[in-house]
Amino acid sequence: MTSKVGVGSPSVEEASGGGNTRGGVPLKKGPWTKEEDAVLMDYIRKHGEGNWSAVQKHSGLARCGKSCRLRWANHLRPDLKKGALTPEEVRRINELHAKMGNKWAQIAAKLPGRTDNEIKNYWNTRIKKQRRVGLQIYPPDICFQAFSENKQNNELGIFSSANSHPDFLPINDFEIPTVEFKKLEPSQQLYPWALVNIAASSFFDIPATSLLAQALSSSNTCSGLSTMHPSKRIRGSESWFFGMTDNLFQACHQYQNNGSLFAQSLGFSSSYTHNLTSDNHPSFSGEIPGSHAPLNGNSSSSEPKWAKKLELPSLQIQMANWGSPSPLPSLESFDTLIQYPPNEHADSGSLSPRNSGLLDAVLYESQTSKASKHNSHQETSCDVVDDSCPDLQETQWGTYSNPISPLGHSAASVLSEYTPTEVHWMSPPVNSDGGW
DNA sequence: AAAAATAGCAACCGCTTACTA
DNA sequence: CTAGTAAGCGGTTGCTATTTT
Repeated sequence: MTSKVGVGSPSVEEASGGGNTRGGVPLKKGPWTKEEDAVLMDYIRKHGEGNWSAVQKHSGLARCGKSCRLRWANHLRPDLKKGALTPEEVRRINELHAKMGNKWAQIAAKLPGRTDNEIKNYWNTRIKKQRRVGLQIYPPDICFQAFSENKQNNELGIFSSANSHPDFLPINDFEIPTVEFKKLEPSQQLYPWALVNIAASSFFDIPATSLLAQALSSSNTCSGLSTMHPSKRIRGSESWFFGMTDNLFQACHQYQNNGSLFAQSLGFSSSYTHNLTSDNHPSFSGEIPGSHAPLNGNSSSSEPKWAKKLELPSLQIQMANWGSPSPLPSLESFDTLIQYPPNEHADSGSLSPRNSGLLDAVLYESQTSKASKHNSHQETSCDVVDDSCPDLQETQWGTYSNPISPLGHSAASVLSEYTPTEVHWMSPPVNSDGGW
């Protein structure tokens, strides 16, 4: 960064952009100069950290306390580790992010010498990069580890955001899938979650598989979401989507009592979904997904369960708003959005699992497995997937069909229901046990 | 070589939470 | 209990450097 101005230079006023002042002297904004750094360091050496408003008042800096704190925390602290992140740190970030989501401060606390801002910047940059090339964000081992831990936590009534985090699963540059439900009879209704998955993927560049995983990993997701506390605001253009999904949400209720079959309809194996739906949430009375507040037998069903702050990854927060009422377009409006790709897109030559998410992955797997059954799967293990081995990452898509992978069954199973020109969604299950 | 695109980073903004009077 | 204030946090923006066209 260039040092354009010194402390109290005329440019201070220029940089301030007006507004905030300190005793009539406009507070400076923009890059810090070496002089300012020196003043701040000197002040902190003498008076110690903290009391940032006092720093602003007494240090002579034309900077707000907030800015001083940030500068100190991110650049001047003596214990800061400079330089690029080490592979071990990257691995740790992967792991922690899989577990915590965007809790940058918490992640940074576990990485000595690194700041939340640094990690956040690294992650956002990386996400962007990974998305662009259509790679999964987390290495598969971390995916599965986090997923497994979350599953265990669910069983123990502990919430973890990992399996439902938007970055948890493969990332794709998600083109809006065009699915035309030519043969969708009135009785062959689409499962609302499928619509939600597809829609959300399309509109927010969120991988459908993430939403799918969320729906499936918390088998009572529908109901839980409907009672989510609207403590997090909806910002900007997202709000219309949540409104729109509200109708979907209501429609979802008709299926919420049998997540297992619903999951099967989306291609998850019965054994896996059994674990999710029966083992994890046998009585639908564990807890609201995403909430730290248990909904155990001691709790009254009518009592609000929001004693504790929800700490959800952004997507969960977003989805948590689905329950709030708002005007929205009807379900039918999705028909125009969700159209099956034209034949040229279904062409095996152009299909790649990297390009458009689960459905394409499904098609891709179908076609490749049919076309080249003799080809044995190359499964390469690569503990930390980084940019240096994009081909390996692409190859690893194949590992998602591994039976032990939480998503492994999805592709293969969906295939059996899926043909390139038609979408055959299973009819809504006859609800018998109300266990979802 | 110049222009455009992209990456990386620093800092700001607005919100929430904790604390205090 | 309430209002005001400070601090912390996460998302976003804007700038510079680098790479690509």
